[in-house]
Amino acid sequence: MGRSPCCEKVGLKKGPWTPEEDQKLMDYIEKNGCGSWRALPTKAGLKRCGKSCRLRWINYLRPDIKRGKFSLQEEQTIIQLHALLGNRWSAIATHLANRTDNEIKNYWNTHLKKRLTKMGIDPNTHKPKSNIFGSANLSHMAQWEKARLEAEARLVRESKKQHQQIISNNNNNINNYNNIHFSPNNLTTTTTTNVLPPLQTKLPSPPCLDVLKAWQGGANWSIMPKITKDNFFDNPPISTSNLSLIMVPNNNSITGAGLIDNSCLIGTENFMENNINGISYSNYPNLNTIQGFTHLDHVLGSREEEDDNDNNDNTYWNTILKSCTSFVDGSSVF
DNA sequence: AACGGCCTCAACCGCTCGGAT
DNA sequence: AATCCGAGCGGTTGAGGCCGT
Repeated sequence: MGRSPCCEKVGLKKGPWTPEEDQKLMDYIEKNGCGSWRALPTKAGLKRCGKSCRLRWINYLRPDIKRGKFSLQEEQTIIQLHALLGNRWSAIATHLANRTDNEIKNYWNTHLKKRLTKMGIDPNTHKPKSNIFGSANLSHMAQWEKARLEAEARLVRESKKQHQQIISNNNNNINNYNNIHFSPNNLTTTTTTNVLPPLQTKLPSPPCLDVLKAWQGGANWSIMPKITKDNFFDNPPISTSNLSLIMVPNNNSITGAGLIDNSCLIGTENFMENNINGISYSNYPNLNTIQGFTHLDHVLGSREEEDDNDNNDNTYWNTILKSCTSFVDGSSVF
């Protein structure tokens, strides 16, 4: 059982890379592309393990890497994202163009962490050391972002499967390509199968579920007054971004929450149940439904237990929405 | 100039995850 | 189901540079 370390072989070099090694690696990737890192060193004539080659390429040699000083905007983005995501450097790096996770991690540890500490802000919690106000704000946003990341990961996996299926079914699917409908206007139509585009055609991108963009772009935060089978999918909330947040009252309390964009719905477990207010999701085969907000479920659950006052429910959610808005307008961190 | 402590960041290590067999 | 393997992630290390004395 277990696996041997990739650098166990005697004779493999470790430590700093020489310019000659860099050139060999770049030449090889330029000709053959990256991938199959384990086999790459032998083919490229390098006495390095594949892992070392991969890191060298990703963190240093890749041509699209942005190097040099971090801008103020980048610093602010890192701090805000760290407040949301914690030490998830790769997730943070996806929001900073051409910066590597390693670079961001190093910059956080050597600069930003210290700066926040000097400012009297706990770099782990992002709260002022003597003031806990605002913790709910970040906590809730972190839940949304966590759900988004979980959902995106699922969508990427689905997308990969789709691509593989596309390749294998390419010839059979050409005639069906135009039957794909991802528009919310088509949510009520029925399509018999998941129809896939031909290989030569531009593939559909996974739906964008970027909560951060939604906040920064001014998402439409909606509380559905009364959800019925007739009014929900036929009149989905309109948003300036691709994303809308939906709160679902049921029997005088909020029993679910969800995010919806053009083609995808993420919701709490009880939001996703087939029988809320009589909605049957099986009637909407083109809608990707994802259970994402498992953590928010706990929040909703605890609310119902400790408070059965309708007005307080509204106040509670209004507070959350205001917190999100104030975060967009001006972060409490700065 | 020499020394020692501190800082930076490229690179490594250990681990997890997902796909293939 | 068990195992192997490639890839990726986050934490840590240590060589080299910087700076104060």
